[in-house]
Amino acid sequence: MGLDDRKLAVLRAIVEDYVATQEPVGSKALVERHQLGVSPATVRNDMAVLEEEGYIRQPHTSAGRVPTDRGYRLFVDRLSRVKPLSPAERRAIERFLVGAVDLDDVVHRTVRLLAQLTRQVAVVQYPSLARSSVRHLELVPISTTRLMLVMIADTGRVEQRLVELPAPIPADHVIDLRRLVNEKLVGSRLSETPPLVQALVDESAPHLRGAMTTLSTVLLETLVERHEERIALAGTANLTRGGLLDFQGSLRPILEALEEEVVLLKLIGEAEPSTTRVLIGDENEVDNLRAASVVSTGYGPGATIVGGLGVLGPTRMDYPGTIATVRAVARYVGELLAQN
Amino acid sequence: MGLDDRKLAVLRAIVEDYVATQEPVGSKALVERHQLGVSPATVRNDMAVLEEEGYIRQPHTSAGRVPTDRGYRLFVDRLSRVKPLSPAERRAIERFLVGAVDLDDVVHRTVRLLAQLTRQVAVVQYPSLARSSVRHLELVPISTTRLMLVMIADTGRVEQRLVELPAPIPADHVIDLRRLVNEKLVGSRLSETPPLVQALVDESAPHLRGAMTTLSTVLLETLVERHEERIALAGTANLTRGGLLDFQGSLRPILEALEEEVVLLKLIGEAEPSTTRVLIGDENEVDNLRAASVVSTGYGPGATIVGGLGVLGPTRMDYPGTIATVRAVARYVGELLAQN
DNA sequence: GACTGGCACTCGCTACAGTCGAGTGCCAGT
DNA sequence: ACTGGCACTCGACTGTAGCGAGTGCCAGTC
Repeated sequence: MGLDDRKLAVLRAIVEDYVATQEPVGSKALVERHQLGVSPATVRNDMAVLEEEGYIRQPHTSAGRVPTDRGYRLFVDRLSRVKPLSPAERRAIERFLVGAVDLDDVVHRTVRLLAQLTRQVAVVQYPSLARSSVRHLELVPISTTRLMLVMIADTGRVEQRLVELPAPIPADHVIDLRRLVNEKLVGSRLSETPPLVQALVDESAPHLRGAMTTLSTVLLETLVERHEERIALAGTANLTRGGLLDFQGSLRPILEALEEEVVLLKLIGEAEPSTTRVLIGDENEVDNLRAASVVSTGYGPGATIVGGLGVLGPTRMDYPGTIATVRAVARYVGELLAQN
Repeated sequence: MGLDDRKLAVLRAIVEDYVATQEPVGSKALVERHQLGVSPATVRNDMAVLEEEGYIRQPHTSAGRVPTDRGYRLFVDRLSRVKPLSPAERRAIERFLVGAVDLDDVVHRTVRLLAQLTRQVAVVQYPSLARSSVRHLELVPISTTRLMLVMIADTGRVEQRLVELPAPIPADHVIDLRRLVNEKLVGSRLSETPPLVQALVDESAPHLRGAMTTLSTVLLETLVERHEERIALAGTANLTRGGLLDFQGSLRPILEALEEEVVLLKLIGEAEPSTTRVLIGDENEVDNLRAASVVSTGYGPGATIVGGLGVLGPTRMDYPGTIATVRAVARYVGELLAQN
């Protein structure tokens, strides 16, 4: 049960070497590359204990040891410090993100940057509508029975949706509608809109009642229920690094999982303030991702969180480096959003 | 040089069998499964000719034959009829696309549908801005020095962009601006806007001149120069079907190519009216895709083309089926767009 | 002249045996 | 508590052999 300091050092060494070389590491190689101050035989005894406790395992007899998910967990929790970023990385981040012109642009650049720096699959959630508030609503007449509803959120997100009216509507009524919805909804958080929208319908003048009813339906559908979350993905080619050793030979399940927005949201969308979450292999609830690890965190202007971002890679990943990069990128993006 | 009918029949049989089994096909198996009316020895002679002409090849001595890119080309051009869709497929298409509520929604559903039906990687280009015209421009004040420019195109696309003004601007000036740009630009094709935008600047009243100048820059940048094209992708997991035999063992180059929007646009963006384009292996200009084939076509309401869509898969693909599906989906999407 | 049956040949695939060596577990000794 | 030594395991690699699918070629037939 009790793991003394040296056993922990051995575990750390195993993790570091395995991550670096991708090959099972043996006792002899270990004492050669790390200053453990003991002989291979001693290390072997320690390894036997570590294996018994489930932190490492042998792929087969007469091979070296490989960390288990549990071993990585211990490593991440107690044996590693977050690596400071190299100046080159800092510069890369800044260079990459200045000049972004658009929310789309920011998200796009961010996800590419993350993929490039970590050399893994990067995922960035657009600022969540649930955490945004309404800045402006615009109604653009397309025909007499059709309006385009455009919502601009304070996070920069813009959503649009076609509204099919039950009856033709004159231009000045559209203006009335626009004024009403803006008066009532601007400034409110989207998660709180449903009662406000209901009130709008109830209070609206008879000549607007019909249009307002359909409008409200669309509003609720688009902004609250529907695919309110958007996600950007990049770096899937990085899955093929490390040959076919990672992911036990098949990318299939991983690629499948990455196509499901719901899954991605689960991975990075449940960010808590200023925490970096690390999910290692089995800890992952999605079966298809049992062979992968996810490092994710929240981002947003200032201290508030408006969305999540992170990377996905093999359990055999450089956790300290990845965690540092993910955090740094999230911080920069937050600053960028704060400026707008 | 001259390939008589039987030799062509042999080639067709080889392609069909190889596509179905994924294994090099030999002379004996061939006569067993197809009614060629001749003996294996004769077929062998034919195969020797076909090989000499470069239509098939042997992976190694004492293996069966496999079609070359040139062989597939001949097959597609002269030896195959487009398969009619099964009723089930027809129904799937209809079921999948009704209920789409939004351009985003349409594109999203389409790309998934294509991926599912063809079991390959699907690519759908959003209606090209270059082929759209302006339906409405909206200017929403964000602060005194910031406007959100929202452009709605007749194809349903909505683009937005932040405009950073050189000096604070009063609310009624924004209204003037909005009126001016709409008067001038609504109805014009985006590819023709640059001179119109320039005229706007030249003709604008002095008090609007400054704002109009920056606005025009942004307009041109966003709508004409910048990433005006958008693309949706789905079904990357399908690349892993057929083990690692397709794509000569490495998905890497394919996945890399799929991350480049420019590449994807080249693949499906150069659609010509009512043509289905088939690019087989080597014919592809993108080096990374030399082991893949692309089937693409244009789509749009009525006879006009507003964008492209298609699929990418191994050269060893079911061309007749894929071509049929791609065409059918494009036609349905066109009808859907025509309704809006 | 076109097709066919027969035959020798090629060569990848699989199975099997043997060797090597990395790495281990255990134990007696300090 | 640590160490050196030793026997043991087992995967990786090598070489050999047999099998069989598939071919190319040739002589023979219609």
